[in-house]
Amino acid sequence: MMNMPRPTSSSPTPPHSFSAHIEHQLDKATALCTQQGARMTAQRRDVLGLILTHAHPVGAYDLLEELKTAGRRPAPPTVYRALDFLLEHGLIHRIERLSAFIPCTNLRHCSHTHEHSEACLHTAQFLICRDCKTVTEIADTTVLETLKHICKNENFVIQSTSVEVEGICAHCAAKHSATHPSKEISSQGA
Amino acid sequence: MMNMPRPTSSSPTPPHSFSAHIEHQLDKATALCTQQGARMTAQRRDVLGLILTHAHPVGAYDLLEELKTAGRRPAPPTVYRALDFLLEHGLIHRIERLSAFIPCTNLRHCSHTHEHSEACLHTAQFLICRDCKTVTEIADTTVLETLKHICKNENFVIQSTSVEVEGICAHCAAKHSATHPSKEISSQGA
DNA sequence: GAAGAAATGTAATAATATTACATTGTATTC
DNA sequence: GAATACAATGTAATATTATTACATTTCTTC
Repeated sequence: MMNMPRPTSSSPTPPHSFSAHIEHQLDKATALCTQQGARMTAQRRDVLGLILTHAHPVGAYDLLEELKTAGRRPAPPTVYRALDFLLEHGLIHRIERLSAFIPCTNLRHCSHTHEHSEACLHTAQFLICRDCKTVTEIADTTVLETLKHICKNENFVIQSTSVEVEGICAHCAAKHSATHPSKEISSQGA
Repeated sequence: MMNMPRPTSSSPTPPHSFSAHIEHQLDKATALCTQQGARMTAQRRDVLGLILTHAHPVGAYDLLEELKTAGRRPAPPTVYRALDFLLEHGLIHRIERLSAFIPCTNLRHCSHTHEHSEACLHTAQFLICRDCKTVTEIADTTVLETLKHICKNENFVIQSTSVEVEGICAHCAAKHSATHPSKEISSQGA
C-alpha cells in the first residue's frame, strides 16, 4: 500500500497537479524556502498552488474543500498550518478585511528571488474592490516609509503592518458609469 | 412602575450608568448623531459606553457578556447592530487584526464636534502592541494622503481604509530592557 | 391614533480559527 | 541501518466571530 511511484519521494499522497505556469511559481517558492532553510512539503505546495490558481482571495475553508477533492479528507488545522507557514515565509498575504489569502505578487512576477521577503514587507498594501472582489497589491514604499518614521518617533518597534484600502476599482467604476450613462452618484446600492 | 426620571424618554430598559467622564463623552457622541440625523438609542449608548470604559480593544462577545449583567439577555445581533451603527457614524473603529473595537480618539478628546467624521477617516491608523495589547490611534494625515494619491493614479475609488501596525510599544520595550539589569522605570499596571 | 419606518428581540446557524493529543515522516547520530 | 529527536501531519472536539431570517416593539409622522 505504501508504493508511491515518486522518484523524488516527498509525498505520502500525490500532490495536486497545476498548470505549467503555476508549477513554475511553485518551484520558485520552493527555492525560496530552501534558501531560508524551510521545507516546502507537498501539503504546503498544494495549498500554495491552489491559492495561485485563484484570481481572488481565497478563504481557508474554500481551500479545505478543494484539498478534499484529491481523495484526502483534511481538517482545518491542516490548512491553517500550511497557511501559517506560507505567511511566515512571505509567500502569501492575509487580507484582514476578508479573512482570506492571496499570493504575494513577488511570487507571481518572480525573477528576483533574493530580496523577496524584504520586498514583501515593503509592499503589503492592498486595494480591495467591493464589486469584483479583486485585490491588487500596491508596489509603493512611501506608505511603509511613513509608518516607519511615525513608529520611530513613538519608539514603537514595528513588526508587521497591514494597509488595506476598500473601494471600487477602475474597471468596475467604468462598468457602472456605462450601465448608468447619465446619472452616476445618485444610486446607493450598498 | 415605568417612572424613569428621564426627560427625553428613550429606553425601555434602564441604560448602564457610567462615570461622569464617560457620560460626558456619550453626550458628545449623542450630539454628533443628532447632527447627522441619526438616533443614539439607549442600546447604542450602552455599547459605546462599555467600549469607552475599556482601556483596550473589546470583542463583540465581551460586550455581549457585559450587557447581560444589566438584567437583559441580548443576543449577538443586538451587539453587532449597535457596533455597525457606531462604526458608520465614526464613533468607533474596528481593529481588523484583533476583531475588536475601540472608541475613536476624537471622541475621547472631543471638543471639535464639527469635522469629526472627516477627521476619523483621516486618522484610522493604529499601532497595536503585542505585549500589552494597547492600541494607539495615530494622528497623521500623510499615510492617507499617500493612499489617496495612489488610488487616484489607479482610478480606484477609495471608500474606507485600515492601516494597522503591529509590534511593541515604547513602554513595553522599555519594560523589557528593564528586565535586564540596568536602569529605567519598571512600574506599570496594565 | 394609525400607517410606515426604524430599531430591537429571538432562535438558529454560518463562517472562521484553535486546542490538544495521537501518529507519521525526516534527518541525524551512532 | 536501528535509535533517536524533532518537524510535520492526522484527527476530534470545540472556541470564537458573525450573519440570516423572521417576529415584535418603538418611534415618527401625519
